Amino acid sequence: MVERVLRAVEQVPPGRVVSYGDVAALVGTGPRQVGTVMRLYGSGVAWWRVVSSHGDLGADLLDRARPHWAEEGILVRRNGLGCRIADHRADLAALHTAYTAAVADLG
DNA sequence: AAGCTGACTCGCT
DNA sequence: GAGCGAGCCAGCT
Repeated sequence: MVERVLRAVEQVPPGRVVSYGDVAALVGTGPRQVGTVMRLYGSGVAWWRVVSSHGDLGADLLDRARPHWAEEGILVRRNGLGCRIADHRADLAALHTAYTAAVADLG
């Protein structure tokens, strides 16, 4: 499960984001499980590309994500509480293809 | 093994 | 847009 989630997140290209629900649907689990994996093992991947379905994050994470977003050209919402997920959401079909290949490589 | 927790989401008000 | 309740299920105690 952990491996699956991490692989999925690794397929999100720079400058793009996905929601926890997107990753959950991709790997076949629930949104909260994605959150759990990210909390415990997310430090090794581009965790700032995974946001809530509204594009926001908790206050702590937000501060740490902002520099990355700025670097990748991900725009922040007017209220400053998250990114514009509607403008930056990764292509889910392409993501599925890349993910499938990545987990096949898993063994 | 049983219970609790939580980087979430959806529907309703 | 904000607040509330229910559903979700892997991981930790």
